[in-house]
Order: sequence, then C-alpha cells, then structure tokens
Amino acid sequence: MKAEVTRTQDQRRADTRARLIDAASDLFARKGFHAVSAEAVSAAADRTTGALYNHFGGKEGLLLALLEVWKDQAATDLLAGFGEMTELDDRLAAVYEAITDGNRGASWLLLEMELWLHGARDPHIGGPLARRYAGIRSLLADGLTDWAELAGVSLRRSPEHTAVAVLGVLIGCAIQHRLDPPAVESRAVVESLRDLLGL
Amino acid sequence: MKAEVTRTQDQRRADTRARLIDAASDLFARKGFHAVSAEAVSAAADRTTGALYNHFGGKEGLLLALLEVWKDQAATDLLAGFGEMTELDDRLAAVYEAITDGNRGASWLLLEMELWLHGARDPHIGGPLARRYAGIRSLLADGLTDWAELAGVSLRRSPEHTAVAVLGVLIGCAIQHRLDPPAVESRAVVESLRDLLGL
DNA sequence: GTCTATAAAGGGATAGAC
DNA sequence: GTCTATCCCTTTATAGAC
Repeated sequence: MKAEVTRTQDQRRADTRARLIDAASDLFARKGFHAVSAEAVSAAADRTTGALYNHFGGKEGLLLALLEVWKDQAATDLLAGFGEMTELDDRLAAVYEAITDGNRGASWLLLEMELWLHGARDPHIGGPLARRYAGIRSLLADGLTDWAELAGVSLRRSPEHTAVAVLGVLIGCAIQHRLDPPAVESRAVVESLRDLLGL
Repeated sequence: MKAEVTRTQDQRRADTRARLIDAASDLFARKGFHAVSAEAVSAAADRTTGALYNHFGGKEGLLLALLEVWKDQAATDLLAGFGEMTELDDRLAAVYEAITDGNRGASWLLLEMELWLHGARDPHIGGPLARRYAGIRSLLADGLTDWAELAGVSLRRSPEHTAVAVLGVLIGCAIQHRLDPPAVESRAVVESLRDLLGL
C-alpha cells in the first residue's frame, strides 16, 4: 500500500515539475526570463506559485532546472537530423533548418540565446551551459570524424576545431536569419559549411 | 543673446541625452534590459527619472534611442580593424578580437545579443536592427570585394553570401568563446574564415 | 504537495515645483 | 529642462489552510 501511494505522489510531483519546466521553456523563450513572472509560469502550467516555490525555490531555480533538462535533450535533438540523411548536403541542411524553421526552431534559438545571455552574466548558469556546448561540439566532432572516414575525405583541421566553426556558422547564420530571413539563404549556409569541411 | 542661451540649453540637453544613453549601454549590457530600472540608469548618468522620461518617454524609448546610436557607430567600429592591416590574417584576427577581447569586446557582444533578443521578439526593435545587420554585411561585402580584387583572388560565392557566412562565424564563435574561451582558439577561427574566402 | 491569501519590496510613470 | 515626491501596480516570497 505505502509503496503505491508513494509512487502516485511521486508521479504527481514529477508531473508538476515537468509541467512547470515546460511552461517555463515556452514563456522564457517567447518573452524572456525577466519579463515573465513566477505567477505567469505557474498559471501556464495550471499550478500556483506555491508549487513553483516548493519545487524550485524560486524563478532562478526554475531557470537552472530548465537548463539541466535542456542540456541533455536539445543537444541530441539538434543533431538528430544529422544521422538520418545520407547525402552530406541534406545532413547539413537538416541541422540548419532545425534551428531556423517553424515555431520549434524559432523558439529553440530564442531560448538558446536567452540562456546564453544569462550564462554570460552569471557563472551559475554559465558553467552548465559551457558544458552543454562542449557536449554538442563533441557529438558534432564525432559525427564529422565518422563521416570523413566513410566519405574518404580528410578534414582541413582537427575535428574539434571544425566543430567549433560549424557550430559557429550555424548559430551565427540563424541569428541573422531570424531578423532578416531572405538575407540568409539556406543554400548559401550549406555551401559555407561545405567550405569548412574542405570540399 | 537668445541664440547663445538656446545653444547652451541645447548643449545641456544633448549632454543629458548622451549621458543617459551611455549609462544605458553599460547597464543593459552588463545586467540586461529588464533587470535594470529606469532609476538605476538615471542615477548612473547623474540624472533623475524625470529627465529620462522627458527625453525618451520611458525605458523602452531609451532602448530604441540606444539602438539608433549603436546602429551607426558599432558597425564601423567593428570593421575599423579590417582596413588598418595589410595581411589578410591580421585583418580577420583584428575583427574577431574586437568582439572577444577585453571589456570592450565583451560588453559589445552582450549588448549586441541583448538587442538581438529584443529585436527577435519586438518588430519595433527588429526592423532597425535588421537594417543594422544589413549595413554591416554591406560594408563587409564591399571590403571583401576590394580585397579580392587587390589580392587577385576570386571569392567562392557572391560577396553578399560570403559576408553572411563571415559574420556568422564571427558571431557564432564569439558566442562560444564567451562561455569557454580555451575551446575557441583565435587561430582556428581565422583559418575557418580563410576557408570561407576560398584560400 | 498544492492552494489561497497576504506581506513586503520594487519598479514604472506622473504631477508640480523650481 | 530637470528634480522631488508620490501614486499605483506588479512581483517575489512566505505563512497557514486543506
């Protein structure tokens, strides 16, 4: 009996936690951390501020928890498209479009930059965030190494340096794209990425 | 007499305006727009909120005015190093270091991203900001065209597309650099930029 | 564990004095 | 034109009920 009750309570708790983090992702991305009140997040999650404070101790704690979830999830999300295609151009285009296309990509980029801005100002956020970027680059470097071997191509620089540049182009072009979509053609971005790989 | 009095008043007014914008640049970059109160900006400028409201109508107006100043100034600032060097590597390195090095570069990047985030959410900011980026790219494209002609090199893509990619790498690498400096070596960035130019 | 109610603080904006 | 004083609203955080 006790085990069952406990499990149910745990589930409820986990559900509330997930709801709050989910609502926070959405609102922080759309309006920004400081522009969103703890109450607004709670309401969007169909809970109250009491629950938020019980779980995270405050808005700041919620942001930190959000980052931890984001850290594990989004890195693989971003690179999911990379493994699914066969042609290199398709792979590169898939990754770029994951950042720029539709609502999903748009809010991804917004939340990414929102977190970056907080990380750049506050080491508590910056530390985990830096590890997150290192993780993405590591996955990317591995993917590039595998690809280079299979394709019989040698990278122009170390996989790590190449990953920095590739990620840089992706982020930097997505940033420009968001303000002025026609100015940043997808094809041009893919061609630039090819340059970095030495093709 | 009247002319002199008017000029003095105009000077006072211009001085207050400049002080407020200056203080706002600094504080918005360091702490973020929403985290800074109108009173904090006024105090840092040795003025009061009354003056701020008289000049800009509010905090939002101050942000907009800041963007207009930023728009004209920072674009040329950024590319100033580009024209001063003779070697291409030095030129590229100078531009990258202008974004990453020291306090000046650090706060440049922070304010840039702060403005971008507002621009991505609010068309009132996004419009002018998009024009600002277009202006930077245009200057960059011209510089690259001139350079290619002088150096007897032909760019791999149109100057416009090349400028998008170059600016993308610069911003994208600077973003990574800020969180984790050792992970983004200046030399690797310069070499990546060379790739994009077709060298 | 979550909600309701509320205390305490801070911020944006304005009116009127100078 | 700028400052002082102040109003009103929003927000954070907590205390106690269920």
